[in-house]
Amino acid sequence: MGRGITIEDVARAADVSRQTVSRVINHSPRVSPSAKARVEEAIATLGYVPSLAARSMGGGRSGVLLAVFPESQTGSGTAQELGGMLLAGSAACGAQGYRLLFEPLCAAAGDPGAAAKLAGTIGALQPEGVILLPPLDRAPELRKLLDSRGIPRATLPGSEAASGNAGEAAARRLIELGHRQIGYISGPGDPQRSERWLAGYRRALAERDSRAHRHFVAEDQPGLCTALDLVRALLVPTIRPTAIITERADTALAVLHVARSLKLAVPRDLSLIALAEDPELVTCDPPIAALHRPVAALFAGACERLMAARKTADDTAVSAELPLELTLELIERPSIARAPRAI
Amino acid sequence: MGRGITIEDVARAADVSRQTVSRVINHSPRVSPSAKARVEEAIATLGYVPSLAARSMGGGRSGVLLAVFPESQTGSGTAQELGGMLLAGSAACGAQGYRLLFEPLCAAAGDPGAAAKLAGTIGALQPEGVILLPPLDRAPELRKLLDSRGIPRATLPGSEAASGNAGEAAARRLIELGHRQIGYISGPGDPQRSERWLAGYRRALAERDSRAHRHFVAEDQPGLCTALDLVRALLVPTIRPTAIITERADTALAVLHVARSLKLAVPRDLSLIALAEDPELVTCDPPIAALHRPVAALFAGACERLMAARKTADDTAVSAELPLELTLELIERPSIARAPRAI
DNA sequence: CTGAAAGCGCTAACAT
DNA sequence: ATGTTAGCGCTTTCAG
Repeated sequence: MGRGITIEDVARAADVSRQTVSRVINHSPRVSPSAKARVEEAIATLGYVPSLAARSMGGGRSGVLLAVFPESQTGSGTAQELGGMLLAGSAACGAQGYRLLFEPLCAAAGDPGAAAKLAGTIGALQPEGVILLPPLDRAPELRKLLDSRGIPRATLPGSEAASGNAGEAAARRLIELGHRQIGYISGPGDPQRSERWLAGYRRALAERDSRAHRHFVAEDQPGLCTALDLVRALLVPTIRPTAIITERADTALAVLHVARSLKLAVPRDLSLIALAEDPELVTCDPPIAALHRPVAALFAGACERLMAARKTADDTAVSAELPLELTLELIERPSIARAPRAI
Repeated sequence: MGRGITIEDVARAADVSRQTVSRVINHSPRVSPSAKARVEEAIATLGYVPSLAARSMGGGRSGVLLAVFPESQTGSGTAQELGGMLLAGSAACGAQGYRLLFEPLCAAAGDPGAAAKLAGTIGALQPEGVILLPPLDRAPELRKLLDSRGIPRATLPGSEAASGNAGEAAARRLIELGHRQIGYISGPGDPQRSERWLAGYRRALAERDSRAHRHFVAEDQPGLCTALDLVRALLVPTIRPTAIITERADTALAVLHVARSLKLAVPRDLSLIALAEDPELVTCDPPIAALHRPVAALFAGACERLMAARKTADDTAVSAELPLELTLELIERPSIARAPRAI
């Protein structure tokens, strides 16, 4: 295997010209069935794979999607989300013969050289589409740059809108079930997001009951261990919350354990809902409800929209805001129930 | 900005030939200082970035590193590790002007078309180096393929050797501190790795005390909640472990809480060590010791070795097995201490 | 429906 | 130390 096999080899094997081969691999309709069949067989037997470099140089499509993410974000939750997107996105792209490349971009709020760096990257890569991961999707400079270059761009649906406020959604649901004393336990992770969700929770509560439940709220993102102490302190007194919202799945799991050790039955005495989904939430007893933002799936969806955009006309603006249900799903499980009549 | 600016533009602006520009951007020593300066300025003002496609087609280096990972691996821990590697690897590569691309490969033990698919990918991408992520590093076919193509490859140090057995290392350390009753709580995640670590723990114990502590071991990867019930059952009886190893960081955190609620002081009455590192382990009280395999850092290191390999001679075999201390580090923290004299 | 020609941006190999 | 020549593998013209 000297230097990889080229379109020329395939052409020779199928006894056609390079163009015909090119047409076949690009699914052009103007190819005779017989020629097409011969070419496809030659491709299969030779194990031919078109060179991305040559393809993108010839002016054709590069077959590459670019996802840019803020580089500074070293939060522990971030790595997991990134990994999830990588997994889901690669699968989606691979299915259509595309490649997905993740590139960090300086996260600074303003954009000193961020736009310039992006320009360099797209110059070097010629991606067919770019996904701006939050909070990069809020940078107008980057969006403008992409638009001016005619490169389709996408963002995670609902990332800007308040629609993505899990704290608010969870609180609303619990209020709907008659709960008035609702605890909220944040967790270490993205502080900004935590802040937004907490604000959403407060908003939902304020609509029904002006009294802020400040004693039921963990303000400063406690660690798991601290959070548990806090929950214990919350649950022991006679006046205690009838429901608890936790940002992290593991916190919810641990709260369940604490409740059990205090002889509080879930959901009879205490409803529990997590703001992140996790397989473990299903296997515990009782399974815990979760409010899930399926980032990975949304990301894969963004990839698919981008790939589709190329096939259709050159719509450089791919945004398609999805409805709330799709971008934030409430997974009902036995851990939540109507509030008890009296405490 | 019509079609991106090319080497030609730079050459014209600097009043030299394309070749000279090429030499400058490739750090060839045979360029006069004055020409070099002019070219560099032109590059800066024009914002020129060489096209990867053209570069890799011209026969030069593609500036791309490829990391292949098993696609099926949907474990929750995996996404986090992948994300960490992506973060660390991208940073390392970006610093040297390289790009890093992650590609999934069918994970099946044998390799039906895996090798073929890899061949296709390297044909399309012409990567300058490939990193085989476990368990792909064990596939001889893939290694052979890369070697025959003369593409430098790397794997995560210590992934094959027993050196990476965190369970064994933790157990040894605790035994060294005089502990004989040691509990082990596995957690959901990679079942194979869990199995290996558990075996290592048993091995270490067997060397000192033939009695298998089967009652102190969680065999079947319990969820966090189940694990806590188990720990409680473990710690209440008079005959109880004086030390506990947990695979996951959050489990350790929760165990700490359980111990506290049982009035057991850590580390006086119970030593605690986690087999995964996490920022929270530092902030809790007392901080919990951890046995950490710095995958992300190791991955970044692999990237760097690959990039260096190109600069040096064409050593296609980049393996450099690192010493144990580097690939598996014991982070001592107050949660472990000598075993109490008598229970 | 198919083929021939030209060129994408860059780098090796020779020249000079 | 620098310029010139010839492709790399593919796709887009434009002719048959």
